[in-house]
Amino acid sequence: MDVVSPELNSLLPDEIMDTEAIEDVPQSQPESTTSQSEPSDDTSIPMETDTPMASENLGLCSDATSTEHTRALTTSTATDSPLSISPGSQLPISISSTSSPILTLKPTLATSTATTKTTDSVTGTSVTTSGLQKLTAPFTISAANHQIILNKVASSQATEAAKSAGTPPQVIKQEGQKLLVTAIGKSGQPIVLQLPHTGNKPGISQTAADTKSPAPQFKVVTIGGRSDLKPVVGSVGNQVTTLQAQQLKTVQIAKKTPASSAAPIKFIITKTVNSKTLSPQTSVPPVIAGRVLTQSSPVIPPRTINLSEPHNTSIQSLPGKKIAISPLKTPSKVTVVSVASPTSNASQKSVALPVNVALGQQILTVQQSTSASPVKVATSQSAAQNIKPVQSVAVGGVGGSQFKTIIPLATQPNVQQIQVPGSRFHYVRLVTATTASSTGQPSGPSTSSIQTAKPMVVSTGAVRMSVPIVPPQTMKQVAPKPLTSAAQVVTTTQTQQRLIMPATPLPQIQPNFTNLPPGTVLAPAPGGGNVGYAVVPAQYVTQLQQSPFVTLASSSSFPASAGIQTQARLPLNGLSAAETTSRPRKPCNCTKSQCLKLYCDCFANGEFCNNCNCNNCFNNLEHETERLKAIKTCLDRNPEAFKPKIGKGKEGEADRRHSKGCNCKRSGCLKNYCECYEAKIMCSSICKCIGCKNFEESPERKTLMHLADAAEVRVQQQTAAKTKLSSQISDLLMRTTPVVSSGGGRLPYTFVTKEVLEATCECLLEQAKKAEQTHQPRAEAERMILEEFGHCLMRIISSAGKAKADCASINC
DNA sequence: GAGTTTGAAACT
DNA sequence: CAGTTTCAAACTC
Repeated sequence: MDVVSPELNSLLPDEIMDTEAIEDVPQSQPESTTSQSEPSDDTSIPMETDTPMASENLGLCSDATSTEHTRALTTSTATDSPLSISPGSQLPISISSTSSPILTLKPTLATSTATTKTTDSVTGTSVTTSGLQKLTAPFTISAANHQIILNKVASSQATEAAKSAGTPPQVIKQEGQKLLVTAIGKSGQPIVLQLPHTGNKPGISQTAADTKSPAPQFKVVTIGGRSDLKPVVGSVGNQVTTLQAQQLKTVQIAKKTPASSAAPIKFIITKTVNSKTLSPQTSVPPVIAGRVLTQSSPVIPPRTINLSEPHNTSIQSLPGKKIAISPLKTPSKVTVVSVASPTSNASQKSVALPVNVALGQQILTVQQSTSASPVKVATSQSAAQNIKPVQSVAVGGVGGSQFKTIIPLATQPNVQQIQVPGSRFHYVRLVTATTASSTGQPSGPSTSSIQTAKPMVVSTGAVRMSVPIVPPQTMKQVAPKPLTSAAQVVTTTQTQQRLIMPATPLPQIQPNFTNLPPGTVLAPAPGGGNVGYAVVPAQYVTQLQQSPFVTLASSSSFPASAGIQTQARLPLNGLSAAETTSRPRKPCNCTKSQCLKLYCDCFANGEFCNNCNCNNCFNNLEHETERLKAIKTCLDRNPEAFKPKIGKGKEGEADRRHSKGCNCKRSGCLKNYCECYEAKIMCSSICKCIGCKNFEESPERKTLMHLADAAEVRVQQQTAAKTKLSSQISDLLMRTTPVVSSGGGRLPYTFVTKEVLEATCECLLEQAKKAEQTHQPRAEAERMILEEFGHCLMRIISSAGKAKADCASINC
């Protein structure tokens, strides 16, 4: 079964946690394409943002008073009811906390016949649709005309803005769009609500994308607390949510709440927008990006909130899944790779696949829960259509469980990179497995795809980041390394699928997401043994992305592959990727640090040791636990330990400078001991060096530069000379290569024997003597010699040709 | 290649 | 935060 459709995954990174988009989206035109700012430098990215809980456009209304207002909204029929959530499976929405926000969803569709039942409950609002899920969160969802009104009662922990003034209830109009609402609350149970695409309605402006493609648009709203964020598991019937790949605009409204405290509420609203436009991004400090990967067929009756299941998709295996989330040392690429979870009878079971991105916890989580009980889910027709050729990645699981990740081979790969500016980490989004995926065959024609990278905003608890998604074309292949360490296999016996980021707090890496060290295996979320996180070096990811078909691991363990640890070519010390790519990193020689301290360049650069000369190296996947610990230690000591020391200049390399400055005392900053000099930058005011000569006007520096340039020129010349000589030799060998063939072939060089050469030289000398005796001028003498040389050559050639002819005749 | 120098990282 | 130690790379011979 498909846990997540490729399209959905592709969309996942987009605009996650875009809270600003909420405000920017006009109510009249919710699907209006608000251009999202391109990923910018880390400097430009607000590191921390307190997002108001409620935005006007979203109609999120946070009430300052933390009254627990509980309302249960129940939709009776799965088919016709606007809310098609089947009651059979009830998912408590964790939104309900001490401060329980009220979320009101009002589908305003006039044609909706479904009965919406709202009940006040002390415990919290529960929304039951189609018998699938029960939303226990204190919010009300009323569907009318595709409008969802989220009324949230501001929790005590709501953002300051929310606290300061209760925001009026905000209405989200999902005209002609599908609305996905995911609530993740204290209980860690996300709620996914999908409003089926109702088709064009009068008065509803359709986006260009809508007109072009029937693909429904979605808005995904995720509500949940970061700390308590947990995958929806469950008891609830399997719900496969596939996200319409085309256009998502994700708006996240999150509250930054203490992990320990209850009632963390975050809203992530993903809104479909024009596929090629980027929506403005707003990030809320606690970054929890939840996405419901839900795709519903256009056929589905309007006003229905569906937990859709992609048909034809079955997860074949993979109870446990290990996901390698690999950090990239380059400026922050994060790719979330979702691993499909195995489900039996996937086709008949609904799978709830909440996708959670908890940046605050530095984890992206894609979860899929499956239940034995078949759940009837509105199957999105488009989902099946969107199924594309996939790549399968098998990730080793514990207990013999196997994970397989299907990565679409199509232009819209399920593996995407997320770049976090200023961060070296690289995350991979794993693709969920589909039935066809196991075979690598697309179950159906793919109708929609996002082929172009889209910037993504990832906001962590303290950081908001624009995360550009690397276009599929740039994806590289990952050579999987054997995952033998327990840390890597975050095992789980269950069939859940979770990838991206852990919803639960990860103590291992508390520093903000951007500081996440390269290469880290994230431990499974507490309580949930099914989830595994692994942060691996960026090169893994890049390689993986290039790989058409990658098997990360099989049932028990990854096959040991020698080339797994290929070092990433990442920007180092401010150098561009191209620069670093051109020159391979030097192998380290660590002996005592186990390559788990910043002494080790590999470790410091977020790379696994590969082809190094180190002893007792722990900087590899086999020692991921230790490595993770070391990373944490380093980050505790210096949260920016893994950030590039050389910051980007504003206008080119001239402005590059060392982040901390050097402390040289004896080298004059003119040797590679000096980090500034090594990075080919001049010392700055922040340097504390003594006797610095590494400044612009320094004569010593200029001299060194000239010498260095001269040396470089010499090296280049030598290289060129060698190349030329080599080619000449090669050419000569080619010409003299004996060729015995009938007609037209080269003459055998064997005719140029020593005797022939001696004879030729004698002839030439004789000619020279003759010229000397006759007192010929020098020019004439040279001419005579050359002429004689020509005669000699002619005779040699003649003899060789004659011999060749004889040979050929004999052979015949 | 061995030994020395150097400065960042780690430690106290 | 400052001083000291540790460490591995850079450098010298």
